[in-house]
Amino acid sequence: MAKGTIRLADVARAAGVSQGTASNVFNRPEVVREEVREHVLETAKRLGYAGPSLTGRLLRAGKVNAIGIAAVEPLAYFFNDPWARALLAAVSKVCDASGTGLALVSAKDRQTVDWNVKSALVDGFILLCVEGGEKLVQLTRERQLPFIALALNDEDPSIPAISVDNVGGAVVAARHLAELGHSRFGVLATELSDDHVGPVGIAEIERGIYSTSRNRALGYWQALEAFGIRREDVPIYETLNDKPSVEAGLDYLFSAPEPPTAILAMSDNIALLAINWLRARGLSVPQDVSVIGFDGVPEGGMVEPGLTTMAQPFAEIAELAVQAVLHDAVPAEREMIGVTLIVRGSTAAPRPMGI
Amino acid sequence: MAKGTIRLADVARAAGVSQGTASNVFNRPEVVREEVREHVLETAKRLGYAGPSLTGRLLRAGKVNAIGIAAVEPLAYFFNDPWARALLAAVSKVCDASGTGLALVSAKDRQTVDWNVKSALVDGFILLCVEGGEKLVQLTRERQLPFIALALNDEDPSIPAISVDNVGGAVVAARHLAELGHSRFGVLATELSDDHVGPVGIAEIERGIYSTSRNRALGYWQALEAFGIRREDVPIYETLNDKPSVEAGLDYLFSAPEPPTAILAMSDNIALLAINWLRARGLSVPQDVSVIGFDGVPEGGMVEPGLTTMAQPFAEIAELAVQAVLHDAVPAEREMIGVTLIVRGSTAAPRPMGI
DNA sequence: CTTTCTTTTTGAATCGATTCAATATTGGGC
DNA sequence: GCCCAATATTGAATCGATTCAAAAAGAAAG
Repeated sequence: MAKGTIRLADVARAAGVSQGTASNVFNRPEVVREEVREHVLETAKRLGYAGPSLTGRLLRAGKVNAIGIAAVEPLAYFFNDPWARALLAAVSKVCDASGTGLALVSAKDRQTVDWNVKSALVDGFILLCVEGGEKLVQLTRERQLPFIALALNDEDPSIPAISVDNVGGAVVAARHLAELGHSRFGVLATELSDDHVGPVGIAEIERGIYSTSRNRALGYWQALEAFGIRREDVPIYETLNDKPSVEAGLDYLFSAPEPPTAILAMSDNIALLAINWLRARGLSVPQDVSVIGFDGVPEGGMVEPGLTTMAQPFAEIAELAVQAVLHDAVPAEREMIGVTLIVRGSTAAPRPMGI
Repeated sequence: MAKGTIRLADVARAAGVSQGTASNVFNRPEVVREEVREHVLETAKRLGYAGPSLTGRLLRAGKVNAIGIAAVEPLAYFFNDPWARALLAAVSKVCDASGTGLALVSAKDRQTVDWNVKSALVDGFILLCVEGGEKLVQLTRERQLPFIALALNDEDPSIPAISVDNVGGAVVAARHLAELGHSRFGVLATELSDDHVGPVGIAEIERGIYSTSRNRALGYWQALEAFGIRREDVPIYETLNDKPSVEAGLDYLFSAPEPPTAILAMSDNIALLAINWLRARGLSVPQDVSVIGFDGVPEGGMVEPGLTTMAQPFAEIAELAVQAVLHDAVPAEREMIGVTLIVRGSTAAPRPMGI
């Protein structure tokens, strides 16, 4: 495995041709006479030449043919988080079609992510801004490469981003449950502000720095108020999108004198955790409690009962994002993508009163 | 977003220092006097310099600080397949710790994978040889970069690889069920040879080109024969590790006059699909049928009942693989890693006869 | 045997940095 | 004021390819 240090120049010399010709053999074979070409190739093989070095080529061509996926999370996030996986699977399809590679760049602590973003060999970035989005955007800006942000919690229009219609989706989700006849709701929220978990009031929502969560809450309120349910009467619990905090949230919601018959979960991840918790408590879904999620991850369709949810069009988002980055054609205005209601088994009309 | 074409040389000139000093400002700041450093940095910022170009740096340094993960599968495989995900999550942890990036290199058709392997900017490769392994190994060899193969279906000792003890693991799996009292078994196999699905006999197993599947079958036989069960009495069905073929296999196994009370699945993926199929048929697991998997993917612990399985030590495999590739210290001999039995709820003693 | 094209091949410049031996500057001690 | 170290800075060489104008070779026509 002794890494040979054979250069194109060596091959050229050994074959008795100029370096230019040797280069052409590998890059535009049609331009060099057949017998010369064969001779050069043979010489290359004899010397154990590994083919034109990518770095040399890169230096002149300047294209890596890969896009970076960045997040302020440990690398394993990309393989474990359902939303990230669904999105990346969609991105993969687009990349496959265009022969583009995928480089995962990430790190939990900001210093490391800084270095990784600076040193990733990519033509552009797709940013997963679930957390630490501003920092990520700023770092990427410095790289001066095309990029586009997803799930950005910031409405600054100067940041190229693709967002889903969180308000509209939340309206549809809450209306779906209200139309089924529910009147006692509980909301399990994704992060609203840093370093906080627990019940949140109206003021905290309105002040929340994470616009994704804030907008989903606003959508829920808007729809429920149309059914005469006041926002003060809808308990909201802010979670960290993980098991302990979601279970704490459920403990909170179900310790109320009149526990909810419908759970509005701001992510499918939360919704799936909630369903498990409810069933472990002997509450059946959807008979005792209906649950609706948000995101539309594939797992939602594979559990029993299936998860009713607001599905993001991952394929469309991925297509837009990859094309924007690849062709440096980042949209001038923020793209806003709609979400669609998928009704499965986790929502139904509430039990008639008193039964 | 006009991509500035500012080079280090431009900054140096504008700041009135030599290129060497400018380079030092970015790479060994401690060596240049503070006021000069600040001045250079300021000039760089003023000109909109994006930092030393990676390709320039790369050309001299020759290290990319990333490893490639390659497979002959569509890119989405890395985010969808449970085994690949479990492995990659473990690899991610190791890479996180050492600040190494991860590049996903893949493609379904061989031509594309060829190009992708040739042009990936990485320091080495980890090969997921679930399919088309030989081709992948050959391509990677040509790159002359360090690499290590996982799940390799080839016993050629000249290929650096880490293998799990398939025979030993299969022995333990089958013995576990036999000790519980089972005597009627069915095997759902992973691929044995290309382009074949369906029931396979002893001869076909012994001729199978995929050594992973072959060795697991050999292990099952070995353990069962110690309990007086002859290999001819154990029906084996070769699947493609996907839902349709697994269900076809179950149809086959359970259409026998004396259907099995215990299923030996060669992957957790198969085992999980089998459990779903059985329950949909009204057969309870483990009361009616016990199921044991192989691999130890996290999903196995998250379903109800939990999946009994032979767990691969993903963390250990990942650590070995990454270190080998990163330090070009590929083991001379093939590493052989043991697997451990994890007993969960999917296996139990068979129902007493006649009940 | 020229002349005029066309096809091949050459050689030097270039991409954008890093590196290091050589040189310049600074400060301290006497 | 001089010398010696220690510290900073310079400038040219280098990494491994691609590119392209120019030169050489070959072919066809007169």
